[in-house]
Amino acid sequence: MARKSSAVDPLRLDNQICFAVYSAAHAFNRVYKPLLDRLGLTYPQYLVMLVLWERDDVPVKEIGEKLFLDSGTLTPLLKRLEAGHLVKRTRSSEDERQVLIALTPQGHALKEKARSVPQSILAATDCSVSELVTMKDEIVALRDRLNAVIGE
Amino acid sequence: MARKSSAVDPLRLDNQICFAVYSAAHAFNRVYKPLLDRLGLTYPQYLVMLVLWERDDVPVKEIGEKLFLDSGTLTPLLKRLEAGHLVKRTRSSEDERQVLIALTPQGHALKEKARSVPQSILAATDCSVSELVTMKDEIVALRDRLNAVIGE
DNA sequence: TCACATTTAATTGTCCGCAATTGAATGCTC
DNA sequence: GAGCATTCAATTGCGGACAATTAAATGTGA
Repeated sequence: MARKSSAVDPLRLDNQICFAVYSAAHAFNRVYKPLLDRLGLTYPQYLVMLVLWERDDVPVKEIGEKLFLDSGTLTPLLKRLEAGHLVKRTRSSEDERQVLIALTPQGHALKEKARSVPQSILAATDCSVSELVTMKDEIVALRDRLNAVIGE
Repeated sequence: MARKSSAVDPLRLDNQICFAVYSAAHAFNRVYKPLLDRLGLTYPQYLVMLVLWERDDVPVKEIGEKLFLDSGTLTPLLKRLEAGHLVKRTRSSEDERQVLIALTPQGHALKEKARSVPQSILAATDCSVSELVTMKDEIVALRDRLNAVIGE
């Protein structure tokens, strides 16, 4: 009788898509790090800046929804961005519960320095753009199914 | 003249595979959390246990290589597992620089309680096994290319 | 209008993740 | 075998991530 093949053992590390995703996220982080160091940003801070470069003057809540992060993560992160003079935090006058995040001139200007980042990342992946777009779409679909399960 | 299409703007959040991976990793974490709470483990702790269930009595270094984590992460994590009586940490007698991690009987026993986890995760992904295997292999290949760039 | 629920950020505490440093053990070279 | 580099784990410090709680502002219904 053959022992159970390791190729289908569901408890094996190598067989777990979650570990693949988890370790790929860390690998990306390590590739981004030297590029983002030049901008004075961490990766999560870079994500917040991407949101703001698309649309300025947004409440914390909206940033959280786009990045799937809560105020426990965002509040201190935004305070660090404010300390670095990249954003300004002001309470909304219409709804005093909200804090609106706006780019400073330096925050806006940083976008130009960031333009070369995606290109460098693309090179590091050693993939074609179309391959990456396909993978990205699959991963996003998977993520959305997982998030749907959580919400239920 | 049409303005630049957002579908190809490389600084758009939606177009970045890294954000897809990053947010998928968090989504996985949130799905795992209630399952792992029943085992008294966090996700990184669960990964360490997966390594040990495959092979016991391993040096910290080897765990780190398999999980792409360093001692700054593993040392405190392993101390918490030891405090939970799941592993024992002992300095190797052959090479006193190494700390060997061995499962306790409780650590071994926990494997049985963990067997149902991959099944639950599979259900949450709402994917076929073959789809997941394909995606996993693609993501691992991407991760390995990224790690190769870092090492260079 | 007054109680009550809801929304929103902020706070606190715990656990990762990693860079940088330290210190002990080992290996290597002359 | 003495000096020197390397290896390995531990430590420190900083920045996420998130659960749980708090507190203020807003909305709602009797």
